Amino acid sequence: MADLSNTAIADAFDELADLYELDGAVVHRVLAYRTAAKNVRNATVSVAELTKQGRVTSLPGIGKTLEEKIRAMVDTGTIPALGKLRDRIPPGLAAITRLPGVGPKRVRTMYDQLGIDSIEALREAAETGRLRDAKGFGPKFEESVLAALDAGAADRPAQRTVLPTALEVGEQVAEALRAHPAAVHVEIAGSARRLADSVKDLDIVAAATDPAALAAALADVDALESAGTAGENAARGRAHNGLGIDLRVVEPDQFGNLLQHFTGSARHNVALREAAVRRGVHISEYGILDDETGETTRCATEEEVYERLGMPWIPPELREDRGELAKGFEVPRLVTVEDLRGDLHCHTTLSDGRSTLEEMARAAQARGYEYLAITDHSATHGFGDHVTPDELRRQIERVRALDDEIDGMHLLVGTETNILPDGRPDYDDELLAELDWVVGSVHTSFNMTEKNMTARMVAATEHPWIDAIGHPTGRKIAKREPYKVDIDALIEAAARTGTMLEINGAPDRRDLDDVHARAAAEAGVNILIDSDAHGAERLEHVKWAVATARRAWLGPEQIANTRSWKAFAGLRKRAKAAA
DNA sequence: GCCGTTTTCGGCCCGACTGTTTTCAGTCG
Repeated sequence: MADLSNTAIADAFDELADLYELDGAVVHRVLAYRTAAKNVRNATVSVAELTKQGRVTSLPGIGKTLEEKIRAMVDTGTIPALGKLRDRIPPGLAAITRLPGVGPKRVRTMYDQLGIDSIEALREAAETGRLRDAKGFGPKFEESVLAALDAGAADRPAQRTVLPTALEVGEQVAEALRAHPAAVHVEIAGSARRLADSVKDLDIVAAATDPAALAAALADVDALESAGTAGENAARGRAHNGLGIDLRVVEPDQFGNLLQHFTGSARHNVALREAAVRRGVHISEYGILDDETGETTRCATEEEVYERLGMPWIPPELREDRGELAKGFEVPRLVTVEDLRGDLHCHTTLSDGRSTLEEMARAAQARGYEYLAITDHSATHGFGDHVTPDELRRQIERVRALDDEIDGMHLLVGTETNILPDGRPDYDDELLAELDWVVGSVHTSFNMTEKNMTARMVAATEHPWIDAIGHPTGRKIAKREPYKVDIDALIEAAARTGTMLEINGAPDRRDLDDVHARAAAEAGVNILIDSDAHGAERLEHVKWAVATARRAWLGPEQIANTRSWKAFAGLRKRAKAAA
């Protein structure tokens, strides 16, 4: 089993990149560390294990030097160069680079010439007018630093907006712009189009017969708190919830270039442009420049952009430079909402849901599902939403009775049992055995050590009646970090015990995330896509889990609940035990 | 620091904006 996580190695490389950058290393060396960190973080196998086997240089971006550094981490737990750099670079410098308009070069200059080594020292220097004494710095820079500090840019990380909120705002804006007479195409781009977990701001791109007129029209969109033009064919606005919006408009014959460019990701675009250079062309948001002829080709569609490079059109969800630009890449068949034949995690008014058992069942039937598992919270849940063993026994009767009434759909009686700190579920095995389906989730004692949390969750996978682990890392997007658990060990245990791992569709969970879901599926774990609906109308939240699954490159065959009821039923531990 | 349908050495993505420059470096997306 892996004793050193990919995350730990990636974190070390990212820190090395930051420190080398502040140390004035050539940018490409810094970039090499950042690339390596990303590739390690996204690797679907244990990088420590690869290193022990002497195969780690097969990972892109890992050469001899980085292999040595990983080996040092595996053997001694630390990298010597990291210690030396930490001694030489004051810890406060990295924080200063997070101010807008202040990067590593300027931080280095301020440190060397003025001895500024912290946010506090920077404020003092700016307020006393000393900052402009450094070479290449003037009063404007001093002003912008003070403005950034006063705006609190140093205190809080940039606010992120969860995907559904961003898309809702984006659709309103796009709809309004589409109604403009000059509009030809209006599309949401950026991380929202890639269906990422959250977005920093919203990119909208458009094609128009009169680009300047459409850009100016952003100011008239009701859904916005404020907006104004930003350059000739661009505009910038802010939604009422604070979400920033950038609009770019071009002529229709360049729309493909613009959409491709602003869909990103940044890493995908970098890799794409590198691949383009190898083919003798240069890509930008304006077109494709051919070295030979010196001519620029404009593309009206994204398909043309990729085709010009000899590549298939790549679904936006895959544009993260995780292998989609590799030679011989073929677009995988990605799972869709329509592939799902059942939902295995939802709540009713028995615990904290807002819809009744019958309402949930009818809504699932209306979605065309073959099966629905009712999984209310369990005996120790708290908030007055717990379900005692006796209540669960009565629920078994109610669900069975309703199942008899409903045609064409299997209604399963289940539970979302709390995984107690020692790894046991909070109902007796005897009662769990009477159910059709059991999800085990962690809802308490988040602050355990990684060792204990991992032992807790591995024990849950080993339980004979726990069929699946719900929201396996406990993260809340933009709100709460995942609890500390060795995800590789959990995946290994799930694969070994035949326990399914869930991609939870609650918009602020999407847990497992894309990287872990891909790793789990590649390890042979059956992945579940669930809504965790707390109301009938929220069964549609599976779409957010589907988005994550697609970002994980998953096809229908890797998702357990795309199977017919008969095939799915046989994947449950209780079916295997009975066989 | 990595890497090879230009290369084992010399490259390594593109363009806009800003402020400080008088030709460009740094930052950002």
